[in-house]
Amino acid sequence: MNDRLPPLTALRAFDAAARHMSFSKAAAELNITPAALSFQIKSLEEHLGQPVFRRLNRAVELTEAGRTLAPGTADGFAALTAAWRNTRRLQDNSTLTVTAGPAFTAKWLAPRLYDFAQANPDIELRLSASLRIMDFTRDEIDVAIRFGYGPDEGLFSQRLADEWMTPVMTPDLAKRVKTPVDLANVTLLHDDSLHFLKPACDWAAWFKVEGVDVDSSHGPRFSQADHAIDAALTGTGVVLARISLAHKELQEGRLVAPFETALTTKAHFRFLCPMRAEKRPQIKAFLDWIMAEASQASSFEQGRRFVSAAEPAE
Amino acid sequence: MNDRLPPLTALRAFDAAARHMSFSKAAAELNITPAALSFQIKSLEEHLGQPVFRRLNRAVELTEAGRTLAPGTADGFAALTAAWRNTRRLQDNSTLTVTAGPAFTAKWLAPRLYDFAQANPDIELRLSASLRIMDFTRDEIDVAIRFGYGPDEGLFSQRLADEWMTPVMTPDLAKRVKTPVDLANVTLLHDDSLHFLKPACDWAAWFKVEGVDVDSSHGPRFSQADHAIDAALTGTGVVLARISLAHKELQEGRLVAPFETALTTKAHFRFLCPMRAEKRPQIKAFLDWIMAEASQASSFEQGRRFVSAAEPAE
DNA sequence: TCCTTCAGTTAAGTTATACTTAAGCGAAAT
DNA sequence: ATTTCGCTTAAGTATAACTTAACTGAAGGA
Repeated sequence: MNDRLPPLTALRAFDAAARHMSFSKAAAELNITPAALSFQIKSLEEHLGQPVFRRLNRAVELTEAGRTLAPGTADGFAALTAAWRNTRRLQDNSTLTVTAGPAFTAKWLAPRLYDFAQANPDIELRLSASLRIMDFTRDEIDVAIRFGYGPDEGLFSQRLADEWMTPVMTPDLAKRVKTPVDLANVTLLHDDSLHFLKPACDWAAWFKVEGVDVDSSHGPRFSQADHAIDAALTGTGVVLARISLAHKELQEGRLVAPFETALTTKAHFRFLCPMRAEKRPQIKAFLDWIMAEASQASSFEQGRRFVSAAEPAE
Repeated sequence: MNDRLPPLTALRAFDAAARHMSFSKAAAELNITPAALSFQIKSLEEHLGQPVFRRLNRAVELTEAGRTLAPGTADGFAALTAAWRNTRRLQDNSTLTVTAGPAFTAKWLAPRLYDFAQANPDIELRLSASLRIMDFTRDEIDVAIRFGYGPDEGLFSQRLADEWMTPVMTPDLAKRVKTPVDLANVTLLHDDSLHFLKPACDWAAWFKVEGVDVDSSHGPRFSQADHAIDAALTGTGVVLARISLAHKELQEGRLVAPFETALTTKAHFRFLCPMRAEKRPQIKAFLDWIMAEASQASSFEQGRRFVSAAEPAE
């Protein structure tokens, strides 16, 4: 049996027709006339030896053969299109698409974006806030910032910053909170976005390393870290905040971190991009910039007592 | 940016050239002259705006853009080719490719194949013995016989037979084995291929439901069920055999199953094929035949005492 | 009922793509 | 020094892809 592919244009015509379930719409998509498309389908059916569409009065429907073929052509052309777009994007040195988690985007990237735009006026930065793991070969993403453990196989990976956590609140609220025990009398805000960390880095862990016995089970819970910090900004309560996300607010005095004790995490932020892409000019510029910003952000480490959360007893 | 695909023939030429890393070999594969292929690559590079190959003295190597594009085109054309072959195979009513586990192939299918060939002389049956889960959309498989639990989503699934197990041995050996306790004095053959079953259906489970205390830890272990039965056929020892696999040997008297107690399993054999494919003539013929064979195979159920293995204590 | 519209087909003719042949080129192999 | 190898280029050809225009058969509306 001759298993070589039929004319590719015929396959593409079939793919479009199967997606639209309409010859004329498919023809419009491909910028050809319905007549041409009709010929392509006919040619495909001759190569196959049987029809792929059943022609009805005012519509078409797939035959068994068509139903078998359609998912494969859809996959195939999707892969080709994705690869082509990604390759074309290589030479586009004017835009840079970065994906990061929603919290990091809101509390770290967004406040610093103006600086980057000033320093690189020729690069148009696009942010894609999502926790979804991106596939550089399929999605139109140049750079990903991810928080967690790694390793990142097959990717260029650069560690940006370790993360640590400490109680954070408005200066007003801080007047009433001088010792860890005082936290029992204020609202505790819970950031649930780090539940995947081991050991757990939550209020219970912090109180434990402080050696005080405070019930930490009450208070509102936030699935996104930035929302917890936003709540703290209103003076609602105290949040055990990730330093990277609270950094700007601390620097500008809207929040304070009065306690010496900080909980270290084993996770860290990493800069990820496809292998060798780190040399592309706009990616290099972004990496250099973000590394510089990240190293500056260590100013609040002074005077802290860093403790790692205890491993949970088995 | 114009993200529409370049001429597909150019993409295909690139794909072949990237796979072979040679223009002339790629041209040979596509049955065109090297000159034509050279033009296709050139055309692709014009559409892309940059070269995909770096021309060296007597060789070519991929540029960064080429390295980005190549995996995608390989995937894409592989998907198209697989879909096309599978669709072509639909109209081939002369062959039928069946995959089943090695044991079922050897001890169930193979001994019955002659019957099927007699009844369906126009169908050429191909067997592919493998435990790998087959993907009907990628592999050239029409029908799969699988042992386990299901469910089988998105597939046509027909339950063929429940499986049960009982001690099986040569008639000679059976003279020395009259009661379960006698099994302590013969070699126990262990079939490890069912370790995924819950509850476990091994010698320990069988002795437990028999209420006797025999050490079942000794004796040779086999990773494939048919090898354990082959060992029993030589008179080496006694195997706790799956009835479907031992059926032919029991029927023809080469093995006997003297004990009343049989261990039921919750798993069963299923016939699997793509949705709607069960109506294709040769698949229908095979399904009808195998269903008839499977229902005949219940002859050894008479006089058995069926017990399910106890759930393990938590 | 008749006319219109809609979706796809068919025929004839045109354009543009894909391909071949033949000659050329530079570097490596002999 | 000469040949060989792998790719390129130029010129010309075949054919695949496409368009325009006329056609079909059924559904929908007045």
